[in-house]
Amino acid sequence: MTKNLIKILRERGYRLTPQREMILAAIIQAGDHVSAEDVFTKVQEQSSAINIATVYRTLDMLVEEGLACRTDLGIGEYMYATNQHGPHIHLICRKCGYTQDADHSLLKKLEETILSEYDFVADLHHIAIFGLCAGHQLEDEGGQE
Amino acid sequence: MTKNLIKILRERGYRLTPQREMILAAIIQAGDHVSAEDVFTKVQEQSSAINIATVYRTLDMLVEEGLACRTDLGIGEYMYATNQHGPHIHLICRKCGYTQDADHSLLKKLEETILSEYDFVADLHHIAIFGLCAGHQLEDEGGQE
DNA sequence: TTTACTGCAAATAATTTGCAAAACT
DNA sequence: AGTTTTGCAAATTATTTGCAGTAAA
Repeated sequence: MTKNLIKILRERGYRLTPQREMILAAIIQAGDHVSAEDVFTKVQEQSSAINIATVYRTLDMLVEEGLACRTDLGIGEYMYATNQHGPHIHLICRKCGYTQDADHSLLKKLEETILSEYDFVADLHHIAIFGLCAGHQLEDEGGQE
Repeated sequence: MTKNLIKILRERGYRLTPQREMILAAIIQAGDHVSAEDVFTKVQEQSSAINIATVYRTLDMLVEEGLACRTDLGIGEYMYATNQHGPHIHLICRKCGYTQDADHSLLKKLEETILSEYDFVADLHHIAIFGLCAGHQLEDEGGQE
Protein backbone atom coordinates (compact mmCIF):
# COMPACT_ATOMS: atom_id res chain seq x y z
CA MET A 1 0.00 0.00 0.00
CA THR A 2 2.34 2.63 1.25
CA LYS A 3 5.08 1.18 -0.95
CA ASN A 4 2.78 1.60 -3.88
CA LEU A 5 2.26 5.27 -3.39
CA ILE A 6 5.89 5.88 -2.67
CA LYS A 7 6.83 4.17 -5.87
CA ILE A 8 4.42 6.30 -7.85
CA LEU A 9 5.72 9.45 -6.27
CA ARG A 10 9.32 8.52 -7.03
CA GLU A 11 8.40 7.79 -10.60
CA ARG A 12 6.97 11.25 -10.80
CA GLY A 13 10.16 12.78 -9.53
CA TYR A 14 9.35 13.28 -5.88
CA ARG A 15 11.88 12.45 -3.23
CA LEU A 16 11.34 9.84 -0.60
CA THR A 17 11.62 11.34 2.85
CA PRO A 18 10.85 9.76 6.20
CA GLN A 19 8.24 12.45 6.75
CA ARG A 20 6.42 11.51 3.61
CA GLU A 21 6.63 7.83 4.45
CA MET A 22 5.12 8.47 7.85
CA ILE A 23 2.39 10.71 6.49
CA LEU A 24 1.46 8.18 3.84
CA ALA A 25 1.42 5.37 6.37
CA ALA A 26 -0.75 7.39 8.71
CA ILE A 27 -3.35 8.36 6.16
CA ILE A 28 -3.54 4.85 4.77
CA GLN A 29 -3.71 3.15 8.15
CA ALA A 30 -6.46 5.50 9.21
CA GLY A 31 -8.58 3.85 6.56
CA ASP A 32 -10.88 6.83 6.68
CA HIS A 33 -10.95 10.55 6.20
CA VAL A 34 -8.51 12.38 8.40
CA SER A 35 -7.69 16.02 8.92
CA ALA A 36 -4.21 17.45 8.63
CA GLU A 37 -4.24 17.67 12.40
CA ASP A 38 -5.18 14.02 12.68
CA VAL A 39 -2.28 13.05 10.48
CA PHE A 40 0.04 15.31 12.40
CA THR A 41 -0.99 13.81 15.73
CA LYS A 42 -0.77 10.27 14.44
CA VAL A 43 2.69 10.81 13.04
CA GLN A 44 3.88 12.47 16.22
CA GLU A 45 3.12 9.27 18.08
CA GLN A 46 5.73 7.54 16.00
CA SER A 47 8.26 10.29 15.75
CA SER A 48 8.16 13.80 17.06
CA ALA A 49 10.32 15.02 14.23
CA ILE A 50 7.72 16.41 11.93
CA ASN A 51 6.09 19.73 11.35
CA ILE A 52 2.47 20.55 10.62
CA ALA A 53 3.50 22.56 7.57
CA THR A 54 5.05 19.47 6.11
CA VAL A 55 1.85 17.57 6.68
CA TYR A 56 -0.11 20.21 4.80
CA ARG A 57 2.40 20.30 1.99
CA THR A 58 2.44 16.55 1.59
CA LEU A 59 -1.32 16.27 1.70
CA ASP A 60 -1.71 18.99 -0.90
CA MET A 61 0.84 17.27 -3.07
CA LEU A 62 -1.03 13.99 -2.88
CA VAL A 63 -4.25 15.69 -3.90
CA GLU A 64 -2.47 17.47 -6.74
CA GLU A 65 -1.17 14.13 -7.90
CA GLY A 66 -4.59 12.61 -7.76
CA LEU A 67 -3.51 10.07 -5.14
CA ALA A 68 -5.73 11.40 -2.41
CA CYS A 69 -8.86 13.42 -2.19
CA ARG A 70 -9.76 16.38 -0.09
CA THR A 71 -13.30 16.67 1.16
CA ASP A 72 -15.09 19.33 3.11
CA LEU A 73 -17.25 17.60 5.64
CA GLY A 74 -18.50 20.88 6.99
CA ILE A 75 -16.52 20.82 10.21
CA GLY A 76 -14.27 23.72 9.43
CA GLU A 77 -11.32 21.75 8.20
CA TYR A 78 -10.61 19.65 5.16
CA MET A 79 -10.49 15.89 5.41
CA TYR A 80 -8.17 13.73 3.37
CA ALA A 81 -8.25 10.12 2.28
CA THR A 82 -6.27 8.10 -0.19
CA ASN A 83 -8.07 6.92 -3.25
CA GLN A 84 -7.62 3.41 -1.91
CA HIS A 85 -10.24 4.27 0.60
CA GLY A 86 -13.42 2.91 -0.93
CA PRO A 87 -15.86 5.40 -2.40
CA HIS A 88 -18.93 6.27 -0.41
CA ILE A 89 -21.38 9.00 0.49
CA HIS A 90 -21.23 10.85 3.78
CA LEU A 91 -24.61 11.74 5.15
CA ILE A 92 -24.15 14.48 7.72
CA CYS A 93 -26.91 15.75 9.95
CA ARG A 94 -26.83 19.52 10.10
CA LYS A 95 -28.48 19.50 13.50
CA CYS A 96 -26.35 17.07 15.41
CA GLY A 97 -23.42 16.40 13.14
CA TYR A 98 -24.10 12.70 13.18
CA THR A 99 -22.48 11.10 10.18
CA GLN A 100 -23.34 7.86 8.45
CA ASP A 101 -22.06 6.40 5.24
CA ALA A 102 -24.31 5.50 2.37
CA ASP A 103 -23.54 3.18 -0.46
CA HIS A 104 -21.72 4.76 -3.33
CA SER A 105 -23.66 2.81 -5.91
CA LEU A 106 -26.49 5.27 -5.43
CA LEU A 107 -24.43 7.71 -7.42
CA LYS A 108 -23.66 5.53 -10.41
CA LYS A 109 -26.67 6.74 -12.31
CA LEU A 110 -26.03 10.34 -11.38
CA GLU A 111 -22.44 10.09 -12.46
CA GLU A 112 -23.42 8.68 -15.84
CA THR A 113 -26.10 11.26 -16.44
CA ILE A 114 -23.82 14.14 -15.56
CA LEU A 115 -21.22 12.79 -17.95
CA SER A 116 -23.58 12.26 -20.84
CA GLU A 117 -25.62 15.39 -20.41
CA TYR A 118 -23.02 17.85 -19.23
CA ASP A 119 -19.79 16.31 -20.41
CA PHE A 120 -18.50 16.56 -16.87
CA VAL A 121 -16.58 13.84 -15.02
CA ALA A 122 -18.02 14.06 -11.54
CA ASP A 123 -15.69 13.08 -8.73
CA LEU A 124 -18.14 11.49 -6.34
CA HIS A 125 -15.79 9.20 -4.46
CA HIS A 126 -16.21 10.91 -1.13
CA ILE A 127 -19.07 13.30 -1.46
CA ALA A 128 -20.64 14.87 1.60
CA ILE A 129 -24.37 15.38 1.72
CA PHE A 130 -25.94 17.47 4.45
CA GLY A 131 -29.43 17.08 5.75
CA LEU A 132 -31.36 15.78 8.71
CA CYS A 133 -30.89 12.44 10.38
CA ALA A 134 -33.81 10.33 11.60
CA GLY A 135 -33.89 11.97 14.98
CA HIS A 136 -34.05 15.53 13.69
CA GLN A 137 -36.71 15.46 11.04
CA LEU A 138 -39.22 17.72 12.76
CA GLU A 139 -41.55 19.79 10.63
CA ASP A 140 -39.97 23.10 11.49
CA GLU A 141 -36.48 22.79 10.13
CA GLY A 142 -35.78 26.41 10.87
CA GLY A 143 -36.45 26.24 14.57
CA GLN A 144 -33.66 27.10 16.95
CA GLU A 145 -32.50 24.27 19.12
CA MET B 1 -39.80 38.68 -1.48
CA THR B 2 -37.81 40.66 0.96
CA LYS B 3 -40.99 41.61 2.79
CA ASN B 4 -41.74 37.96 3.14
CA LEU B 5 -38.52 37.11 4.88
CA ILE B 6 -38.72 40.16 7.07
CA LYS B 7 -42.17 39.19 8.18
CA ILE B 8 -41.03 35.69 9.03
CA LEU B 9 -38.12 37.03 11.02
CA ARG B 10 -40.33 39.40 12.95
CA GLU B 11 -42.71 36.60 13.72
CA ARG B 12 -39.82 34.72 15.15
CA GLY B 13 -38.88 37.60 17.37
CA TYR B 14 -36.08 39.20 15.39
CA ARG B 15 -35.91 42.95 15.06
CA LEU B 16 -36.12 44.74 11.78
CA THR B 17 -33.04 46.83 11.18
CA PRO B 18 -32.00 48.68 8.04
CA GLN B 19 -28.90 46.53 7.92
CA ARG B 20 -30.94 43.38 7.80
CA GLU B 21 -33.24 44.82 5.19
CA MET B 22 -30.31 45.71 2.99
CA ILE B 23 -28.65 42.37 3.46
CA LEU B 24 -31.82 40.50 2.63
CA ALA B 25 -32.43 42.66 -0.42
CA ALA B 26 -28.87 42.12 -1.60
CA ILE B 27 -28.89 38.36 -1.29
CA ILE B 28 -32.30 38.07 -2.92
CA GLN B 29 -31.52 40.44 -5.75
CA ALA B 30 -28.32 38.60 -6.46
CA GLY B 31 -30.48 35.66 -7.45
CA ASP B 32 -27.50 33.42 -7.03
CA HIS B 33 -24.98 32.30 -4.47
CA VAL B 34 -23.03 35.14 -2.95
CA SER B 35 -20.24 35.31 -0.42
CA ALA B 36 -20.37 37.43 2.70
CA GLU B 37 -17.96 39.77 0.94
CA ASP B 38 -20.27 40.01 -2.07
CA VAL B 39 -23.15 40.95 0.15
CA PHE B 40 -21.01 43.44 2.00
CA THR B 41 -19.86 45.09 -1.21
CA LYS B 42 -23.33 45.18 -2.65
CA VAL B 43 -24.79 46.73 0.45
CA GLN B 44 -22.01 49.30 0.64
CA GLU B 45 -23.09 50.57 -2.76
CA GLN B 46 -26.39 51.56 -1.24
CA SER B 47 -25.22 52.69 2.12
CA SER B 48 -21.79 52.74 3.61
CA ALA B 49 -23.20 52.30 7.08
CA ILE B 50 -22.72 48.61 7.54
CA ASN B 51 -20.08 46.35 8.93
CA ILE B 52 -18.84 43.02 7.65
CA ALA B 53 -19.43 41.43 11.04
CA THR B 54 -23.09 42.31 10.76
CA VAL B 55 -23.22 40.67 7.37
CA TYR B 56 -21.77 37.47 8.78
CA ARG B 57 -24.12 37.55 11.74
CA THR B 58 -27.18 38.10 9.61
CA LEU B 59 -26.21 35.43 7.14
CA ASP B 60 -25.59 32.92 9.89
CA MET B 61 -28.91 33.81 11.42
CA LEU B 62 -30.71 33.21 8.14
CA VAL B 63 -29.10 29.81 7.82
CA GLU B 64 -29.97 28.97 11.39
CA GLU B 65 -33.55 29.90 10.65
CA GLY B 66 -33.59 27.76 7.57
CA LEU B 67 -34.26 30.75 5.32
CA ALA B 68 -30.99 30.55 3.46
CA CYS B 69 -28.42 27.91 2.75
CA ARG B 70 -24.68 27.97 3.04
CA THR B 71 -22.68 26.07 0.49
CA ASP B 72 -18.99 25.42 0.15
CA LEU B 73 -18.12 25.80 -3.50
CA GLY B 74 -14.49 25.09 -2.80
CA ILE B 75 -13.23 28.61 -3.30
CA GLY B 76 -12.20 29.21 0.26
CA GLU B 77 -15.31 31.00 1.40
CA TYR B 78 -18.88 30.01 1.99
CA MET B 79 -21.58 31.03 -0.44
CA TYR B 80 -25.09 31.90 0.60
CA ALA B 81 -28.43 31.90 -1.17
CA THR B 82 -31.99 32.22 -0.04
CA ASN B 83 -34.16 29.19 -0.35
CA GLN B 84 -36.13 31.12 -2.96
CA HIS B 85 -33.19 30.59 -5.22
CA GLY B 86 -34.17 27.55 -7.24
CA PRO B 87 -32.44 24.28 -6.43
CA HIS B 88 -29.69 23.07 -8.72
CA ILE B 89 -26.39 21.27 -8.87
CA HIS B 90 -23.08 23.07 -9.19
CA LEU B 91 -20.55 21.26 -11.32
CA ILE B 92 -17.14 22.65 -10.52
CA CYS B 93 -14.00 21.77 -12.45
CA ARG B 94 -11.17 21.12 -10.06
CA LYS B 95 -8.62 22.07 -12.69
CA CYS B 96 -9.94 25.39 -13.91
CA GLY B 97 -12.67 26.26 -11.49
CA TYR B 98 -15.17 26.56 -14.30
CA THR B 99 -18.65 26.18 -12.89
CA GLN B 100 -21.83 25.12 -14.61
CA ASP B 101 -25.22 24.36 -13.23
CA ALA B 102 -26.95 21.05 -13.76
CA ASP B 103 -30.58 20.30 -13.40
CA HIS B 104 -31.68 19.49 -9.92
CA SER B 105 -34.10 16.82 -11.09
CA LEU B 106 -31.12 14.50 -11.44
CA LEU B 107 -31.15 14.24 -7.69
CA LYS B 108 -34.79 13.37 -7.17
CA LYS B 109 -34.12 9.66 -7.29
CA LEU B 110 -31.09 9.97 -5.06
CA GLU B 111 -33.01 11.99 -2.55
CA GLU B 112 -35.78 9.42 -2.40
CA THR B 113 -33.42 6.51 -2.08
CA ILE B 114 -31.47 8.14 0.70
CA LEU B 115 -34.67 8.83 2.56
CA SER B 116 -36.09 5.33 2.19
CA GLU B 117 -32.88 3.43 2.76
CA TYR B 118 -31.14 5.58 5.31
CA ASP B 119 -33.98 7.57 6.84
CA PHE B 120 -32.06 10.72 6.07
CA VAL B 121 -33.54 13.89 4.59
CA ALA B 122 -30.85 15.01 2.18
CA ASP B 123 -30.60 18.72 1.61
CA LEU B 124 -29.59 18.76 -2.02
CA HIS B 125 -30.87 22.18 -3.01
CA HIS B 126 -27.50 23.65 -3.77
CA ILE B 127 -25.06 20.83 -3.80
CA ALA B 128 -21.58 21.27 -5.22
CA ILE B 129 -19.99 18.47 -7.18
CA PHE B 130 -16.34 18.61 -8.10
CA GLY B 131 -14.79 16.94 -11.10
CA LEU B 132 -13.37 17.67 -14.50
CA CYS B 133 -14.98 19.81 -17.16
CA ALA B 134 -14.94 18.88 -20.85
CA GLY B 135 -11.66 20.64 -21.47
CA HIS B 136 -9.76 18.95 -18.67
CA GLN B 137 -10.58 15.30 -19.04
CA LEU B 138 -7.12 14.06 -19.95
CA GLU B 139 -6.15 10.56 -19.03
CA ASP B 140 -3.64 11.59 -16.39
CA GLU B 141 -5.72 13.37 -13.84
CA GLY B 142 -2.80 13.62 -11.50
CA GLY B 143 -0.50 15.53 -13.80
CA GLN B 144 0.64 18.94 -12.65
CA GLU B 145 -0.56 21.83 -14.74
C1' DT C 1 26.95 18.23 -5.51
C1' DT C 2 22.61 19.71 -6.65
C1' DT C 3 18.15 20.85 -5.81
C1' DA C 4 14.11 19.33 -3.44
C1' DC C 5 12.31 19.14 1.18
C1' DT C 6 11.78 20.48 5.96
C1' DG C 7 11.26 23.32 10.09
C1' DC C 8 10.26 27.49 11.97
C1' DA C 9 7.83 31.33 12.69
C1' DA C 10 5.44 34.86 10.65
C1' DA C 11 1.76 35.88 7.27
C1' DT C 12 -2.89 35.07 5.35
C1' DA C 13 -7.64 35.10 5.08
C1' DA C 14 -12.19 34.12 6.34
C1' DT C 15 -14.94 34.22 10.11
C1' DT C 16 -16.02 35.05 15.06
C1' DT C 17 -16.32 37.50 19.36
C1' DG C 18 -16.34 40.92 23.45
C1' DC C 19 -18.08 45.00 24.71
C1' DA C 20 -19.89 49.57 24.78
C1' DA C 21 -22.87 52.47 22.03
C1' DA C 22 -27.01 52.76 19.16
C1' DA C 23 -31.59 51.53 17.85
C1' DC C 24 -35.77 48.68 17.37
C1' DT C 25 -40.24 47.68 19.74
C1' DA D 1 -37.20 51.40 29.07
C1' DG D 2 -35.54 47.18 28.00
C1' DT D 3 -33.29 44.20 25.17
C1' DT D 4 -31.54 43.19 20.81
C1' DT D 5 -28.37 44.53 17.32
C1' DT D 6 -24.46 46.99 15.58
C1' DG D 7 -19.69 48.66 14.96
C1' DC D 8 -15.15 48.24 15.94
C1' DA D 9 -11.12 46.08 16.60
C1' DA D 10 -8.94 42.28 18.36
C1' DA D 11 -9.06 37.20 18.55
C1' DT D 12 -9.47 32.71 16.27
C1' DT D 13 -8.43 29.01 13.32
C1' DA D 14 -6.98 26.52 9.47
C1' DT D 15 -3.78 26.86 6.11
C1' DT D 16 0.12 28.94 3.54
C1' DT D 17 4.59 30.92 2.77
C1' DG D 18 9.56 32.82 2.90
C1' DC D 19 13.83 31.46 3.86
C1' DA D 20 17.81 29.30 5.57
C1' DG D 21 19.35 24.85 6.86
C1' DT D 22 19.05 19.66 5.89
C1' DA D 23 19.01 15.74 3.27
C1' DA D 24 17.60 12.78 -0.80
C1' DA D 25 19.52 11.54 -5.38
